[in-house]
Amino acid sequence: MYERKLIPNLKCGLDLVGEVLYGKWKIRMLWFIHEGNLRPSELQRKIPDATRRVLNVQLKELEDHELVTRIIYPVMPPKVEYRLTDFGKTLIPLISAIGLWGDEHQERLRKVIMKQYAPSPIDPENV
Amino acid sequence: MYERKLIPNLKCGLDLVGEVLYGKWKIRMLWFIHEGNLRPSELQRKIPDATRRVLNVQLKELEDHELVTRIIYPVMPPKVEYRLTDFGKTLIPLISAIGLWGDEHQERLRKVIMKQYAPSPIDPENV
DNA sequence: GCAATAGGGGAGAAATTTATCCCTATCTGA
DNA sequence: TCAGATAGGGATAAATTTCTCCCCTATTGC
Repeated sequence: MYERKLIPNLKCGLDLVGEVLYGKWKIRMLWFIHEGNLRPSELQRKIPDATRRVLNVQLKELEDHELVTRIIYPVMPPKVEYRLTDFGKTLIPLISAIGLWGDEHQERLRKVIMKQYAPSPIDPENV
Repeated sequence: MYERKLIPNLKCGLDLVGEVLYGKWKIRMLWFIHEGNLRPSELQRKIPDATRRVLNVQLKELEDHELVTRIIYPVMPPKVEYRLTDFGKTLIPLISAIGLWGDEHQERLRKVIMKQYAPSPIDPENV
């Protein structure tokens, strides 16, 4: 496993939040778990762009940070569920607000984000 | 400059927000600008852990994403100010809420984050 | 026996992000 | 004249994150 070489600074609230939520899929996983997609395979289906591996890694971190719990059912084939802890649940209103902001400003965001990938006035499919 | 090879997916609000706020110092810079630290040198003093370079790079991205504007005063020595755009200002309540959550749960967050760096029961300063 | 399903993990490569180092320009003050 | 402040950029290295590939467990169905 990768081991960090630089220790993060944790001066203010924003620094702390960054440490636990900075990860490409973490916020989305918390959200999907909140919505009831508890099993790893469900999360994967919800987030097909991420590989199984990263999701596992990030779920492990969320667990270490006490935002979710991992429940293992001793059955075969294996069944596992991730659930938000009470602590994790306190994040939901924030995530919800962030998502709403993104939805509200969807068009504008899409426009400014796509600017940087712009240089394709001609659709390659049509060439 | 680095050019991305993979195009991001922008399916939902959270994806979009991620694209514009994902960057180690972006949220903090928006916050400090909001607090009135408008000049690059002020921001640097506020965020001494980041190098001048990254701050410049990330400010440029915030500008491209229309969250801040760059105002250049044609004086010497140079003077530049970054200000939140109206669009950028709509993020402030969210950032504020995130920061507050972090502050409220400070102790717990610090504890769970430090677990991973734990193996130093002895303070190196005292050896 | 073999494939599929369900959940994981390690090694190493690739992508991405940050950090380091060095350079430009002008003005002020010692 | 030289140091320092102010703002910024390019090249390259290092750190970090994510992806790819391959492997393991055990059961059910064919």
